[in-house]
Amino acid sequence: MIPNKYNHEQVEDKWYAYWTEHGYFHSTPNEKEPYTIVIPPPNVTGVLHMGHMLNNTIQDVLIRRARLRGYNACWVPGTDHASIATEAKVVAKLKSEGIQKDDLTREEFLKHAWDWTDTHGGIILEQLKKLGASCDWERTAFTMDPSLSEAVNKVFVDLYSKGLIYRGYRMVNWDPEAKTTLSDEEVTFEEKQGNLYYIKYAIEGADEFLTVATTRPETLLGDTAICIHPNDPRFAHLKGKKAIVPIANRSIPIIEDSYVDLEFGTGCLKITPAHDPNDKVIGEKHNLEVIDILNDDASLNSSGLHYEGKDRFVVRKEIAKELETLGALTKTVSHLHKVGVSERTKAVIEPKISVQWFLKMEEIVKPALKAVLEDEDIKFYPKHYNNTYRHWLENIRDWNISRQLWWGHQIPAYFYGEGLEDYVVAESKEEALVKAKEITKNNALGLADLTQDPDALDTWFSSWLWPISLFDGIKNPDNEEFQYYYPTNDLVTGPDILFFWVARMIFAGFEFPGEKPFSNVYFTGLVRDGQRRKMSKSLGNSPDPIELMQKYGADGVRTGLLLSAAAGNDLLFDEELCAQGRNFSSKIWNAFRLVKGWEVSKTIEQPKASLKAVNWYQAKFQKVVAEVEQSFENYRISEALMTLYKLIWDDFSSWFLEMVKPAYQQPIDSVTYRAVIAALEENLKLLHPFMPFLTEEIWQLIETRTTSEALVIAEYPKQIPFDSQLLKDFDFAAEVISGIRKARKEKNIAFKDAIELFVWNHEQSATDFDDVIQKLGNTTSITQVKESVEGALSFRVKSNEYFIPLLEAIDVEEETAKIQEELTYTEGFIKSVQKKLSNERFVNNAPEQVIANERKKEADALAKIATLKASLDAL
RNA sequence: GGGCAAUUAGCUCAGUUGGUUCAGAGCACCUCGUUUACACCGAGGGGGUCGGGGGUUCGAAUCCCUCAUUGCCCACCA
Repeated sequence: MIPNKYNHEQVEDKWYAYWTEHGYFHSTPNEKEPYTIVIPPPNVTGVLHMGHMLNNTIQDVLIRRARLRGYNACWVPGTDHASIATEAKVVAKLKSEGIQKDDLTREEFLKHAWDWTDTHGGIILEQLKKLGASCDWERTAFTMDPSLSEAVNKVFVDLYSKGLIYRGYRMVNWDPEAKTTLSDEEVTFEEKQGNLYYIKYAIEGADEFLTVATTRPETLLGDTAICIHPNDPRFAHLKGKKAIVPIANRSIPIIEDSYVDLEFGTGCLKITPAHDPNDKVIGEKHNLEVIDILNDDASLNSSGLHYEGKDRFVVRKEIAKELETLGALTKTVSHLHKVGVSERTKAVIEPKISVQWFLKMEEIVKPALKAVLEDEDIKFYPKHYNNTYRHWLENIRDWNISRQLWWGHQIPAYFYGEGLEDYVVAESKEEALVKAKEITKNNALGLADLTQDPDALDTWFSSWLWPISLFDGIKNPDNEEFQYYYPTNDLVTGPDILFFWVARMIFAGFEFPGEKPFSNVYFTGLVRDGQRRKMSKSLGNSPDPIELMQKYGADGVRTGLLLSAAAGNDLLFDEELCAQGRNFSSKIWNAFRLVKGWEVSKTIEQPKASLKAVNWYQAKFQKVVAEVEQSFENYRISEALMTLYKLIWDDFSSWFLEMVKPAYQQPIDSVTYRAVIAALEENLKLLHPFMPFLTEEIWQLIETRTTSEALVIAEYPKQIPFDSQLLKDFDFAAEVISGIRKARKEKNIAFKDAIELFVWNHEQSATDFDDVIQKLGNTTSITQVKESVEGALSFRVKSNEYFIPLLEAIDVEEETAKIQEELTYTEGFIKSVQKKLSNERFVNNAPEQVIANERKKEADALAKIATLKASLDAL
């Protein structure tokens, strides 16, 4: 009735449905202590990849363990609207249908976007269910849900009224592909091979030239000065003169600024305030004209003269050619430099001056710095991310929060006039009208006179509120849920969004509720392939998580991922790991089948070996409970799993079950049986957070459970003290058993052939486990002796000697050689110990304990040497 | 250019304040095995001068210096 093979496919779906049906994942505030995790919301239209698998497996392990340990566990799932990424997808989709975004009104476009979201959204959450994620699905949220959107508005208005949000004419990062600005964090730098072009500018009124070096010759059309260093003797005679921009034939001043690096290029610099952040600074300092030569799509505008309408990179080539024709290009040198590109679209970023919304960072950062670095109120795992965090916070610049996108939260600023400053900021248009009337003192003003700022907010301006707004903590901070669940406990995420998200959530936590959003942050590593390459769609090196789970079971994949995933370390994914996870599932399944197959007898007495085995396993189990506890405290999840893997595979299956296993077709006594079942159940509880499906299946098969019972909500094993001497005695016995097995193997003695065993117990070691030795070594007897047994095979554990008499004559030479080898090794060992002990400085300086240990080693070794010598003599 | 991390068995990694069981684990590998849970298995076994060099110490994988390699983060030299 119990199948020979574990069928994960049926089992997993069955139990997931059962769990959700009975509401085991649902949490509401109660008298218990809460344990809360908020999911890092994946992009609403995203699909599950291996990174999500790792990340969510870890979260599920933490939340399931907390649930078992009696906390009110709440894992809130949800998705992020991912402004720029989703808008790009929708734009691309429309384009494929022959529709241009520009041809649509905002409303029309948003309808398409919502359709897209409704069709593709939430797939990823369904996939997470396959993984076993025990989220409270009744709480599923979306960053553009009405309540969360209202929170965004409220926060914007609040920060604006505090003077922390301002609108400014600044140089920002422009993505010409997405046609929006980006924050500094959304720009990544790529090393690219470019050219350094040396261009001659004629000096006005002199038969002379000045040469500048530039990587971007096309920007010369926007040049408004040439800059030299005030102390540069090479150019001293040009001070106050003017230069002529080639092609444009404009006359521009030669200015002096110590910003110029005398060593680099030609030692003088062309200044294009509209297209370079440094140039802008210099331009402002020297009051230079700003000539913007680019359109929003990075083609040249009318200032680009005959290049108007052409793309910047096309113009770069063509202008170089024209300069060459004009004799103005003196040379072109290949030049390796870093180019800023859009994280999303990969388009080369254009520095652009425009009016944008910014959030002041200077003050907001302070409590966040303190909480992590001084108070350790928030802890990072691994800890070294503290450094990265500090560095970023200490050098932070104001956050550009406006995006020229439609998909997202529209900025709650309303214009009532044409002027740059003719606006009010309010949570609704109605409130805006009230404010606008106050300011303008114009009571005739109506809603129709107000125009909302068309820009949307940076995605992260909503997700930074996630742990707060999920519980309605912005609008209604005194509500029961927020008071109960906030601050959350653990955050599990990748280090790639440390700045984007983690740090900003901390800012928001201290700025709004005035309390940290979470206590611990666990940074996972990146999932890479066997060649250390990032897993990516374009490389095609990422396995399909759903297929993997079909093949190895969700439990198998979870185990495989976790076995080699230390916090912060990249994970080199290998399908072999999942196979190992699946093998582990099978192993447990088979152990269960063995136990379940036993016939139980109430009449037979418990064998001594079984009693000993039960006591030993209980002690071993308790030791592991303590170890696992320790591992979790340090967020060493991989280590915790490995500890359990060894407990169940080696200690439980290979040792314990073998010790208590009844003879073929014999029943087992009921006392032992009950102990084995209890041990199995306790094992399942420890393992459940890692392998939820398999453990629930077995737990439910052990006996009929009521519907109010399930392993998912069982009670986790408590830590109780254990007898460590018992564990030591067992280890000794295990060594003896290994010795017997080794001897059997060397002499080709089959296990079914019983042997006799004699022991010369020099160690005075405990004989408690003799029954176990007899059973697992298949010995007819164990007899204590006070001399060597002649003509017997021998082996030693510590200084104890064990003899196995053979029917045939033993090979004296072989035995002698074996013992001689052990003797040589032990003598070498004792030499080093004695050398240490005869060193006066060691004896004088080392702590007593260390010296005592060395003396113990010496004594043990001497005893062993005596034994070995006696054996040699006997031979 | 600055900072951080890593370098230990074929592979992936532990090794917490320098000293017991400090040279470990899992996987892989080798040998044997169709014993009545499991070959997705069992039993047994081999394998590392702890990246190089120097130093501190009675004692260093562990602390210090230095070099090398790799990865990550930050930085507007045209």
